[in-house]
Amino acid sequence: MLSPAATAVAAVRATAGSPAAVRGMHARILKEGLAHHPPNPAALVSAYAKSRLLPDALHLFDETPRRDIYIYSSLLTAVSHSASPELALPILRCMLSADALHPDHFVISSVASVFARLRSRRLGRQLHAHFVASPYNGDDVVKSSLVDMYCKCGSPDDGRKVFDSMSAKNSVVWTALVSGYASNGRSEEALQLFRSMPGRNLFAWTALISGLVNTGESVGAVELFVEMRRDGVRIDDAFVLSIVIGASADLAAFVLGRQLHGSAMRLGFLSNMIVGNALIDMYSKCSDILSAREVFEGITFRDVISWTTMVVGEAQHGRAEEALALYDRMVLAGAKPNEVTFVGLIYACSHAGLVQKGRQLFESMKNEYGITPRLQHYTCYLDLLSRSGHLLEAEELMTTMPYEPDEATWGALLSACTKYKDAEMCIRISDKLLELRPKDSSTYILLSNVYAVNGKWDSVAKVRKCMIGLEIRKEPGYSWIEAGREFRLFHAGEVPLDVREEIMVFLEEMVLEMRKRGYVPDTSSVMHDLEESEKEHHLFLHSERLAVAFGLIKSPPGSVIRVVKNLRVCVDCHTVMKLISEITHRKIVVRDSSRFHHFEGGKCSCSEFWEDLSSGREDILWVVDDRTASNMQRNKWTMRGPMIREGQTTAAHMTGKGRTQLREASTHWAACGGWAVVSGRADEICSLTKGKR
DNA sequence: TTAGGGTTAG
Repeated sequence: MLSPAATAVAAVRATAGSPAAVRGMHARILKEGLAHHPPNPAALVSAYAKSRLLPDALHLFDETPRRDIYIYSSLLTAVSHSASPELALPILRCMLSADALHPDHFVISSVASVFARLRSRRLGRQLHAHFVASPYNGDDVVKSSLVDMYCKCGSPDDGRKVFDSMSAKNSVVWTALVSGYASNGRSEEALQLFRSMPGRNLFAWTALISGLVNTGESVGAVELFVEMRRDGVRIDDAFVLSIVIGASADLAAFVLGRQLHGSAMRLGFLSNMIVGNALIDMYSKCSDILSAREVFEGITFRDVISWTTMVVGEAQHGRAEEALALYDRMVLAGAKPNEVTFVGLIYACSHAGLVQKGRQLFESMKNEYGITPRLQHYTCYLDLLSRSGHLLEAEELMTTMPYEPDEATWGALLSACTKYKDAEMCIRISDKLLELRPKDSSTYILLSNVYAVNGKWDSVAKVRKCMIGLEIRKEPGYSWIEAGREFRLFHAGEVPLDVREEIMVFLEEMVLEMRKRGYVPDTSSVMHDLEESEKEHHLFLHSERLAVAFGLIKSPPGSVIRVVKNLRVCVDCHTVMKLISEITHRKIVVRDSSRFHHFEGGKCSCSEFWEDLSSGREDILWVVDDRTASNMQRNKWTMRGPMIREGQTTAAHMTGKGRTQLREASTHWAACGGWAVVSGRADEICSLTKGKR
């Protein structure tokens, strides 16, 4: 026979997860006079927390006169899972001083998860020291929470030491360490550990795949997912699906994304809200905004992320009216917008020139919703003002806002000065920015571009010199396209040998046809002091053109061409895409580093509200072979232009003799599937290595 | 009577 208190605890436990049931049970226990009778307070705190009623749990804790280790343990666990893990610190202080209780193994493991959430290695180490000196120092559950804590704080090696000290290791601690290596970018070790793990379950697969996606190894993550399916691992929950759908969004892998949509349907997870949200984002990032919308409309329960994902998607696709109409629906539906929603909304206004609406939203975010604007909001708003020609107002906002402007903020203002041909303001801001000696490499690219547009080649040289001195490198431009089951990656200036003939013939035909329609190359985005014909050649081989040409040659007639590019599209490519869509009667969608461009019948969805100098434009990558490199040294050719990531590829155009040979050699070498690295300063070539792509 | 691992938006 159970005691009345134990009966009450069992009843309380049974209510967990249902707010009404917990409250009812609390009332009943109060009536029976058992409210302060241990272990009821601890059980109620747990039940409240499991019903997502942390304030009620905290209130109950405050009301409880005699607090034992159980109620502390329950509350600390609740807080460690909540949105505010930092609340654990005062509770812990109270436990140690006011109630003079010693933390037991339950408390230590909960506190370890709090420090993991807070990413505080310093506090975590203190806790670890305390644990070692405590009577519980052999407890494996505490050890597994310490492994996780070290991994989340960026020290998987420390986690490994604790892991190795364990006598018996269960799947929880294996998973924690696999996840730790993977999410700290140590994929080799993660895989090795995973392969040696006994009894790999869905949790471990999910942890590994998630870690890889979070460190940018989406391709590897997808491969593992395929292996997992082949191994026949049962998918009992939606975690892994939403992660892999997210990976296909990152990769803009449309075919894969659609297959995953099918898998989600077959496995019965289509009604899962998180899977639905991931699908909306995937379709949007794969350039198919209409399918994104279809998934959105089919979702039964929508949270703020569902609404925001859709708003942001519409905004990035240049569909400002749809984004704003969604916002109205969202408010009517009673969903509360957050700071991300407003980023999307102001962005939408900015790219449609809706100054009044944007101003109103910026104010309502602060006044109606009490959201303090972040730098990102100021940048979006400033972008809106400056794009629409309110340059002085934008400059004033920049000086009065409570943040230091970053590269994106300067970029927004400088692009607008360029657009409105306010050279004086442009140079004034640039000179000021150069004086500040920015740390971010992209700021130097921005400055260089601005000076180049204004023909100030001496300042361009000065910026380039700064960059070389600081070993700042520019990211190389590339584009990719999905062709059947494979991806095809194109670098600027490099035409793969197997399709070279077809692509070159196609592009030359296009140029002839475009010229008939009045096309004149706009070389303003080639940021080097080159001859005009040389600049045109740079443009001709920009990576998105190669990718689009490849797509048009290889895809079935009438299908949509979807290309992804890592940098921004340049002015001339933008014009060319419009013309190609008109000439070939095909839809072309280009996702660049900031937004989507839908080209159809000679027009683009962005309505020309897109220009931005900040991300840097594409440059031709010069890759050279051994013979050319020694020629370069012998003839003392000098290199100019931006340099690419250290130790990988040095891109530049050449001056002096032999440019043509160099171009031939580089194209040849690239076509063989290799890459070459030239390392050295701008004025001297030091060494060369080469490798396979 | 209280503890440890994996999801979606900028």
